[in-house]
Formats: sequence, structure tokens, C-alpha cells
Amino acid sequence: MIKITFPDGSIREYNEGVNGLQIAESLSSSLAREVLACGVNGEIYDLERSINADSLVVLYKWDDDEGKHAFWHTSAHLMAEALQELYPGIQFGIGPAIENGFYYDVDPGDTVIKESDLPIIEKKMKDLASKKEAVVRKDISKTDALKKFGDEGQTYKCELISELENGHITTYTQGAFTDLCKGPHLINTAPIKAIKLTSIAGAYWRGHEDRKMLTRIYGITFPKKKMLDEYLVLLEEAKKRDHRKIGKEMQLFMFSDMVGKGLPIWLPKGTTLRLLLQDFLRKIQIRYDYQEVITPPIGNKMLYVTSGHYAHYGKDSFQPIHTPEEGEEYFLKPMNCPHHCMIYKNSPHSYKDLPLRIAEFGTVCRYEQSGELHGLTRVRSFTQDDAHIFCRPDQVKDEFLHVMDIISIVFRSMSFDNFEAQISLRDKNDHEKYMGSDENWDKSEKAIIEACKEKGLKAKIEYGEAAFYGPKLDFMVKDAIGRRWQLGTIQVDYNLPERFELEYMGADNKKHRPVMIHRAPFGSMERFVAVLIEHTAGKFPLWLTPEQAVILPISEKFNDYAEEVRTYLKSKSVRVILDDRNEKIGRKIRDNELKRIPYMLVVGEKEALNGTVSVRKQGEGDKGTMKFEDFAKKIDEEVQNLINKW
RNA sequence: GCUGUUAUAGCUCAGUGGUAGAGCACUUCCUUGGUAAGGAAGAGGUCCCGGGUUCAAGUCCCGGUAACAGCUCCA
Repeated sequence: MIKITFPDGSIREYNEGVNGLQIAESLSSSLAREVLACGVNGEIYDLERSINADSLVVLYKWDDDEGKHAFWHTSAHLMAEALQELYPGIQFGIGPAIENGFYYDVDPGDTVIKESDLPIIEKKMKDLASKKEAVVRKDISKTDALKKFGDEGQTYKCELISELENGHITTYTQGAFTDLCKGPHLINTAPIKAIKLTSIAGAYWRGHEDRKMLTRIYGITFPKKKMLDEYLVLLEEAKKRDHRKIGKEMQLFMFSDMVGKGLPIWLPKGTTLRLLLQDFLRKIQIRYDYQEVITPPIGNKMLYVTSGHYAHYGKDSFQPIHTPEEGEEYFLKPMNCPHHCMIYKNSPHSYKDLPLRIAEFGTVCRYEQSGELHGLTRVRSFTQDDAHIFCRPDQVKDEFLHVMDIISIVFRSMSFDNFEAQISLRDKNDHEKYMGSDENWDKSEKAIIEACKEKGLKAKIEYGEAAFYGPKLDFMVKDAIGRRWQLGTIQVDYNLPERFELEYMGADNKKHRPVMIHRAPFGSMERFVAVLIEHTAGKFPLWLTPEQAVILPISEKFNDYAEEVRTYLKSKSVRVILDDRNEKIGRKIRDNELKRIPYMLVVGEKEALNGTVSVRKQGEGDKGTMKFEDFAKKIDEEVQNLINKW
């Protein structure tokens, strides 16, 4: 007998060799029907895999990530089985479960699988699933595995096997399809009831650009048709929050082929929004003793040769601008740091002056690959809410902590509570990629990790993700459909001060090198606004929204009074517009509800007589009548209440 | 940059080789109204660009451009 401990601490005894399904059956028949996989001492097992020693066992159902994972992984195999039948000779790459569903990378040889083929594959999957085939795990030796997959012409699988260790190789088989796989899987394909293949795309084999591009098919499956329908509805709803769609509807920004791809144009309303965001950050930066500067949009090539950016990115950036007479070369500035280094160098510094915090809403241009451009989130010209902090080595951690405070204020004020923090460190084996000494890298990496610990910030550490000049702490926020975008960033840099020979006079009357910290709480105005739009669905907080109120006269007879109200509210800095169209009030209300303006002010005979407005809140309806002077006060109070929370 | 998809009125989209369409928006007129779409008339097109096939191309084929999904990249 072996002892099985459950998550609640209870212990039961079972025969040695018992499996997860049998344990579930012993507990309740409904659990046995719902269980999909089980955890055994932290490792995920198939339900029919034997447990041979005392273990901590967790049973996973659909609601658990581990359960979904097994479900979708088996679905990937089911799709592979279907593909094998439909496209004989097809080769398989890898086919994992992902956050929402699964994919399989395949090489169909000379044939091309198209989006229009997906329903056919889907149907084949449904036919196969209805056979309720068992999914069988088998241990296999490396030699046998190489022979088996080699005989079948599965070169990608053979490449994977050749890198595995003998004794740790397993296959899973259902029906006529056998895959190299470490599992875990469902015990059969029967629970897969609802299937949707969502998209098809190219993906490089093993993620390397220089290797063959395989065909990646994405799909998602559910145990019930209703769940699939709900998922698809949810996805449709999410797509309605797409910042590109809302940005167009609300006239916030635009693109023009004539101006050039990836070059966003901020329309008046978007500009209002952006300037309000900038003012918001300016206020915080003043509180934290930043000084704002303005630097030119281009810089001499020598500036970037000195900074090292030219060597790293010269060929992959917009090509230089040449002066007609002197033959000088200038680059569109791809970042603001070198300019700010020159500001530092402009005057001598004492250790008493540091830290020096130089901020700029600096517009930069970067040549991004055309396939990378994406709405406002990835563009070729954008404005960073940039700042560089020049400080003494002993001040790095404190400065880091205060920047984390600023980012925290920014995220809280926008209710971004689902952000993820990532610490990007260097790949210690790749010396080619990074500039600066190992000693400095160690120091700065340690400072970041310590600062996160001190703030109680849970940050994921990623090796090899650091910038070439230093490690960084990034804050990522998801968009409407779950893609992650980096917003706030803090980066330590021991490199630029070295290259520009920045110095300060120490207490010891000797010259020392300052440390530089790059930071951008928004990341860029463009990307931040994009993510903000998707989070709010365009219903911005009152202090930020480009139009706070719209006046709706009952008929044209009251346009004069409406104009009087508008003039007054404007004088009180309320952002207000007037809808004086020749339309009925019901129509004006409907149209303006859809425009996401927080307040509607209906004015007719009664209001004109009493100097009032009839207030209607977007999405909530009639709120009663008040003097228009009181409405101005109300707006101001509401805005102040929001602002005071920071 | 790579793979796939898409491109028709300001917007959303229909149009299956034979005279260019709808709804919304816009203009004018009627209507002057009380909390989510009043009525009528009108105007609006290089069917993304360039080639090709065909008696005939918005439609089929090739090339380009841009957008979308993903991969790769991201100072």
C-alpha cells in the first residue's frame, strides 16, 4: 500500500500502482467524470499512469490550468492525427498547448494548407474524436525512437530526439498517430466535443529566422459546445475594444500611406488626451525633482558612433541624412540618451549635485520591420516619456525605488492592476552581445533584484533579454485579446557614462563616473494610449477624456442658451461641445451615448428659464437638473477627487 | 523581413466574367421636439496601384503597395 496525500492535508491509502483516475473514482463518480489530469509530487501525470510511491496528489479538472493544458495538448495531437490522414507524408514539428488553445507546426511539403482548408481539418478532427480513441503512453529508447520516426520520414522529430537523453523519451499514440511527447494527455479523445481552428500562419522551425518556415495551425477546443460559443462571443467583444477601431471611431489618431506606414498622426482629440497625460506625468516629475529639457530630432553620426548605437544598429535603422554642403551625416534620433549625456557634459558636476534627473517627451524614429508595425503599439515614430537619471553608484537603488513609485502611481491612476513585471538580465554565455564589464553588470543586476524585493514586486526573471547596454525592469500590460506589450521600463546603464566619459567630482576631490538610469513610466505615448484605449474601451476617466460634456438643446430655439452655457463651461476649463443639429432630443442622446462622452446636458425651455442644465450621465441616464455653474463645480470636484488619489 | 489573408462610397459591408449596390454618415427641404434612431429628396466611385488572360475583368492570373493574424525582430 502507498499513502496518497491530498491538497487539504487528508491522507488515504491505495494499492501501489494506483492511478489518478482510480483515485478520483474512489472519491466520487462525478469527480471521475470531470478529472482531466493529476499532479503527483508537482509533476503532471496522465490519469492512467501508475503511482508507485507515497505521493502528494492533486486532481485537475477543466477549471485548472493543468487540466486545460492536458485537454489542449491532446487536442493538438488530435489535429495532427487529422492532418496525417488528410495530408499523407506531412511532417510534424512541435504542437503544444498555449494560453488559449493549442497549435501544431507542420511541414506539408509541396502542398499549401490554406485558411479555407481549416473547416475540413476541423471536421476530420470531430470524426476522429467521436471514435473515442485511447491515448497511450509508451517509453521508448533513443535508438528505437530515431528508427521509428526516421522510417516515417519525420526529420523534425528526429532532430528533437537526437537532443534528448536516452531513458527519458516517451511517445503517445492514439489511433494511427504516434507522437514524440512527454505528455501529459487525456486518457482518450472522447471529452473533446467542440473544436475551432482559429488561424493559420507561418512560424520558423525552432524560432530561428534562418531555418525553414513551417505552417502553424492554431485552434481551441472545449468539452462543451456552449463553452466554445461563449469563448467566441468573448473574443468578438474583445475585438470591439481594439484601439485601432476605437481610435478611428473617436477620431483620436490616423495613419496615411502618403505620410508613411507606421507614422501615427495625432488628431485633435487624441492630442488633447496625450497632452493631458503628459501634464499628469509632468506634475509627478516635478514632485520627484525632475528637470525637463528639449533636444533636436536629429543628431550627428559621431554622437551615435560614440554611444555605440551606430555599430549596433546603424545598418538596421533609417539611413543618415546628408547635409548638401559639408557632407556631414545626421541620424534621426532613435533614442534620447546620447543627447541627454551631452546635457550632462555641458557643465561640471559635484557629488553634491547628484542625482541629476533630466526628462524629455522625446520623439524618436526607429526603422521597425514592416511586418512588426501594429496600430499605435509598434510604430516607426513615437514619443517616449523619457528621463535619464545621472547618479552616484550608491544612489542607484534609491533612484530605482523612486522610479518604481512613479510607475506605480501611473498604473494605479489608470487602474492597470493586471500588469506583469519582468527583470531582463544578460545571457552570461553570450559576451558578444553586451557592452560593459561583467563586474558592472553584476552590480546593476543585483540592484534591480534587490529593489523588486524591497517593493514586494513579483517580477519574472528572464535571462538573455537584457538590452545590450544594461539590464532592465519592464512592466507589461495585456491588450484586449491578451497580447503583452511593454509599457513602463527602468534600465540601468553603466555603459554610456563610460563611452561619453561622464564625470563628477567626489568628496575625495577625485573624478568619478556616474551611473545612468533610463526610465519611461508610460513607455511611449503611443503604446500607452493604445493600451489605455483597450482597457477602457474608449471610456476614459473624466480628467483625461478629450470631451467631458456635450450640450444637447431640445430644439434649435434653445441653441442660443446652449451657446451661453458652453461659453461659461469653457471659461471654467470644462471640455464641452455643443450638438446643435436639427434633430430630436432622443436622436441626439443616442448619438452622443455612442460617442462615450461622460456627461450630456439637455437644455430646453425650463432650463433656459432657470439657468440650469438637465444632466445625463453616459451609460446611466437622467441625473436631474442643476444650475450650470454648479455643474462646472461638480466636474471640477470630480476631477480633483480623481487627481487627489495619486 | 518571412508565411497566410484582405483591399468596392467618409464608415461598415454586399456584389460568383456582361450597365456599380445597401445601411450609416454627408447636403438640402419639411418638421421644432423633453431623455437611445422623425420624414423626404439629393450628392457621393481611379472597385488600392501596374501588367496579363478574355469579345468583355470590381470579379480570373502575375507583380507591387498597404492593412490584418502569426513568426522573427525590437536601442
